[in-house]
Amino acid sequence: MADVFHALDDETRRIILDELSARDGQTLFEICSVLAMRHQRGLTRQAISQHLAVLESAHLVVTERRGRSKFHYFNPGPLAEITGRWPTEKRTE
Amino acid sequence: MADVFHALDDETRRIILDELSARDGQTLFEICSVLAMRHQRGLTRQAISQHLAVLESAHLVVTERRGRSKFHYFNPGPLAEITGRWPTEKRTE
DNA sequence: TTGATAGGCAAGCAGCTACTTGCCTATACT
DNA sequence: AGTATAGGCAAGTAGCTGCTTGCCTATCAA
Repeated sequence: MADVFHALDDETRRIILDELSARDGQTLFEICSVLAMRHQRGLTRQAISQHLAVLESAHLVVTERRGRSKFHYFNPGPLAEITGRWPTEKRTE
Repeated sequence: MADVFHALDDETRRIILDELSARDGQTLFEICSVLAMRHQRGLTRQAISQHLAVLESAHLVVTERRGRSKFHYFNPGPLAEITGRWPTEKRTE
């Protein structure tokens, strides 16, 4: 649960989730180019790989390996845990 | 928006939100004792004050000053922004 | 088999963060 | 006035984080 909050505390990782939820199954190099082209985030491939590892260990991203490629999928499951922790409406006292 | 995610990326701050959402209007010293007694978190008053400042700048906590006391209230508003950013259900492709 | 492509591992570094310690201000009580 | 209470400000420190650089492995195509 702490992993989920930590994974979300980074704008690059949030953008990655945006892009994956818009188009699932992207590969590392695709994500690199999308971040560079569409979001002016010229990061190293390793940097983005580490971000993906953080997202994956938080189970916000699930991967599937085929050949030499690794496809990344957005997994909204863990988001449910964090949205249910606090009331979203003002409590009636 | 980034402030909200950052504020939530700390277990002590999450516990403070838990306690405020359970009982609104607590003062700094009350929060200190609750954290120490109920959560075995023996932090300094200043440490907790800094946590409250982070929560307040993220607008997750709203304060009201009366005399020499400062009362803290849980404000669920910003949580709505973050829950709406990504789909909570698996996309139908 | 050779070379190009997709990705992984690990060390190093700068900047940030949580926490502490020490001192200061303001309100309330006697 | 004097004292206790509730809180604020600021500097210092240890540990973590994001990013880079350099090198290595595995798959595919010629």
